[in-house]
Amino acid sequence: MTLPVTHDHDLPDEALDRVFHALSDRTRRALVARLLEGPASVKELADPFPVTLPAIGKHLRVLEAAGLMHREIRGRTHICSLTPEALSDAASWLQTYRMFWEDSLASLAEEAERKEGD
Amino acid sequence: MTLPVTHDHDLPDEALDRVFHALSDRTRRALVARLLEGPASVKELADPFPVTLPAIGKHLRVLEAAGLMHREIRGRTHICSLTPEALSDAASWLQTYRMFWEDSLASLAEEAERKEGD
DNA sequence: GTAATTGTAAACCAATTGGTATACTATAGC
DNA sequence: GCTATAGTATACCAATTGGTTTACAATTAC
Repeated sequence: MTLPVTHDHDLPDEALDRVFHALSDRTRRALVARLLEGPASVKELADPFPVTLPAIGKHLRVLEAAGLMHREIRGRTHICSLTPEALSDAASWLQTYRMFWEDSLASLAEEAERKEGD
Repeated sequence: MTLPVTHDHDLPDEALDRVFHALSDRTRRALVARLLEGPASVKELADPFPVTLPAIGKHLRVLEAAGLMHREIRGRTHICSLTPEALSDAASWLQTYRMFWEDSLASLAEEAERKEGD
């Protein structure tokens, strides 16, 4: 069993910039959340949002440039799908801090429990 | 043992906006990385960067507003420290997608291995 | 007290952002 | 062929961004 679950092609700053920036907009996060349920056309993606189609088109290009999404053009419709690698990169970066915050949160919890015991 | 390792105070969109935006700048990520090694003054934090002190001051305020950092003012120096909760929130959001990308990456790995076997 | 140090505040700048409206291209349906 | 549909391109807008410089406040050192 040598599944490369942690792929550590070291992520250049620019890529990480793009991924975190892409995720910093709630509309784009919602688009990602929608795509998690399966591929969809631009129109389908745009429908639930109170913004125009060109606006969604821009968001999708941002997600695409960040490597979070890709599209397959079939006729006049563009079928959008999630791409796993980029999200994984962001998670990898945050992973670095996991030990720190787990320790910190554990301390906080301990302290809270101690106080509750009073 | 009931350590609340996964604290799921549901993160409002605004908070997540701020966290991801804060992390979307490489200078701010570097500041976070530095703070991981321990608390530091604004001056100490600014020194390695080729930008002015006010610029770093702004970055620190962005990190602070995102809840990633806090400061203790002692005399004329501000001692900055990492705050674990906000980073954890971002990680939680990404965690939602973990199953997706692990499955996807596993498929890719499988396919690669199969091809290598040819 | 005077000077150096630590940091913020304010004003400014060019570039980017998220949005719009309009115009356009290309495919699909009748 | 005509019309509706799916989507992009372009031009524009107000707001935000990351940076600067200059000025200022407050603490520390001598």
